[in-house]
Amino acid sequence: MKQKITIKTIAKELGVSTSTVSKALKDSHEISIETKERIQAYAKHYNYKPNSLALQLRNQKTKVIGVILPKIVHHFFSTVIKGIEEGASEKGYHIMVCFSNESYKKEVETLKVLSNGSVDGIIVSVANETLENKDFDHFKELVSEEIPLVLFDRVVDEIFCDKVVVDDVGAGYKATKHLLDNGRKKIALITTPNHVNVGALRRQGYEKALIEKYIKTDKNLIIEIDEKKDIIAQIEEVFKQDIDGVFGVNEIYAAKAIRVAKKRGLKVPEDISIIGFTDGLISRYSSPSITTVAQHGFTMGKQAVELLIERIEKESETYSPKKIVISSDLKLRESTKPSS
Amino acid sequence: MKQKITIKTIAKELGVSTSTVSKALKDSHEISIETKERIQAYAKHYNYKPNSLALQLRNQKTKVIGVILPKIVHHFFSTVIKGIEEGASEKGYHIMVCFSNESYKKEVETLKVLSNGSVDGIIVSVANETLENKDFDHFKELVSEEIPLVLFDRVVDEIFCDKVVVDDVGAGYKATKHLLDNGRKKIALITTPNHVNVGALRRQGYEKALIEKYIKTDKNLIIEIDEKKDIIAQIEEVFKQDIDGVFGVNEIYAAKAIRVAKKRGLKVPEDISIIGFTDGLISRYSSPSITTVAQHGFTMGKQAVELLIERIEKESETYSPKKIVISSDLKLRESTKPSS
DNA sequence: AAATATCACGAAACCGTTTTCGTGTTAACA
DNA sequence: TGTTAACACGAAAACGGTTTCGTGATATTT
Repeated sequence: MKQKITIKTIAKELGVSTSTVSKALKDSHEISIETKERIQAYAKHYNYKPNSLALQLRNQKTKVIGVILPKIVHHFFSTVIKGIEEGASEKGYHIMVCFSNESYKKEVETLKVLSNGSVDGIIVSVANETLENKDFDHFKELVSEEIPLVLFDRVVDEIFCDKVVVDDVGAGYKATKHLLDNGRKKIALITTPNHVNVGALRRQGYEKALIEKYIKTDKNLIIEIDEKKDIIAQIEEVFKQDIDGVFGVNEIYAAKAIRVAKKRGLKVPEDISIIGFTDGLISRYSSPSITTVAQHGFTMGKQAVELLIERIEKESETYSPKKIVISSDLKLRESTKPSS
Repeated sequence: MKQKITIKTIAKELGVSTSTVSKALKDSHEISIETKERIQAYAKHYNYKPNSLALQLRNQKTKVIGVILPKIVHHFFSTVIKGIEEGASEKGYHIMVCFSNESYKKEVETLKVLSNGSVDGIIVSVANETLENKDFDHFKELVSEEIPLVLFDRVVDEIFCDKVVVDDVGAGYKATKHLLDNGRKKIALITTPNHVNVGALRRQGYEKALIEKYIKTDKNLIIEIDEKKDIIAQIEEVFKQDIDGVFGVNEIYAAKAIRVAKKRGLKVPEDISIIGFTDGLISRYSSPSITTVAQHGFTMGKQAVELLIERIEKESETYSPKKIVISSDLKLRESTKPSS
């Protein structure tokens, strides 16, 4: 790379000191107008840009926010990123995006790298593997170093930091209640293994809605998908029973359920109502389009980053972590309707 | 933030100089074993991490790559990011992701910020507005500063830098030819306005395939979607003609075309074959699933970052830019089949 | 004429690290 | 005993800025 023009270069060329140059570029009153003009003209002509590393080092802040996501090729997370970026951008921050790929090890490493001074704060959605392990020491260390941290979506209660979550119980409840209100009785739940928090919470909502209607939850109607095996095959299993409603805890499960239903000659939504989670493109473009619980990823991202920046910039007196709960809405589409 | 432990702190506490600490932590032979052990133990105990800003300033390199994308909530671009991140990660780099939101102004600003020393190189996919304006001075300035730059997907020939592109003409050709091979005769093209490079190129491929079969291109079969208006309505227009094939230059257009076809009582793929572009989730999960041209975003991202890092690390002798063309494949699904 | 204020600028410290080049001490050698 | 080598460490410069605190030269006030 061509060597950059620095304040030193300018000082030398113009026969003044670096302090003078620095002040002149900031239009300080300490410097005479003529000198300022000379220096500013020179700087402009050679397209001088202050080296941001030097500034960051001196100011002890980088105006960069680290973000660690479990994955990126995913509608919800990319929406969150957009929210984070927009919120950051508005406050003059930039974001450094990293991925854990759902791996505990990579999460630990990335956290270590980001906590060495290159960012002012960190936003994380915890990797599945970490949630399984229940090993959160890397986060606790971060907290003890007092590096501002915000967890979102996949959060861990025992970590002392700000959090942004969706009301997963409420959302699961809403989804299930919608099916019940449709007059559906035998509602299957296609969910994740229980260690995935959000899956467990949505399931609670499902059960809550059923209990309200005095329906006993039937274990045979609940399947925990093992993503390592064939998903369709697992879904087919539950369809062997005489179900009239399906609640999939993400849009992929819902979309696959529609496939299975069709294959078995069931009409969606006439014979069976199917509802998903995560209002992404799949839900919008599959046919029938899928009624879902919209997760408001954008809002979550934005809230998370605002929380973080507040924490970064408020030379905090005593600080007590906040938890923001984003409520989710039902997005009605074609895959659900009252049973006839 | 709690103030961090630095080499200075250690030096003071242990009554040695900073140079000694630095060397001890690097296990230098210049330092006696006892001293090294004392220092290392202390550092470990207090969880010392070298400040990366200081390192970056000293080494004049950041090991960070800037990435500017037009948008993120988009399967193709998120796939590219994944490729970039993976490639970067393998070589010990991190990525700083920014978005232009298709805006010329934001692209210029972001480029300025990234070129102030905070990244070692930059990867960009040019914003649509910039392509319309045809104003590329900001890139040229970057090139003249000799900051390593790689353009991908939406590239501009006149900028002297490495590039990674898909073979859009070839891809358009393949898609159209597939429809022709299906026995389709009246093939509509749903595309973008011509200033969007990729749209124009795919259209060339479309025309090329037709010409080969001695079919005259019919302007009435080609619609340039104005995204500001109702897309469905525009697509319906072309369906008023008696078409039996549709080539949509992205998966959304293809998915919407399927909707329109169904609404008009056409069966897909029996009555009409529909093919899309960008092999995303929509194509996979819509029903019928959509035959598409797979764009290999992951590969593009990875190639782009590898090119960039090569350029960054090779203290370049004379450098001549490379252009990598990624060929795309057809992904056959349900939305196309030979006409009966 | 002496005291003081203003102006315009420079020296030096600082942010956290690395690295070159001493330098004082001890041990080995002639 | 004097010379040299090895050892263990420190001083200082460098990366590129900002900022505090002088300071010498005028200009103004008493």
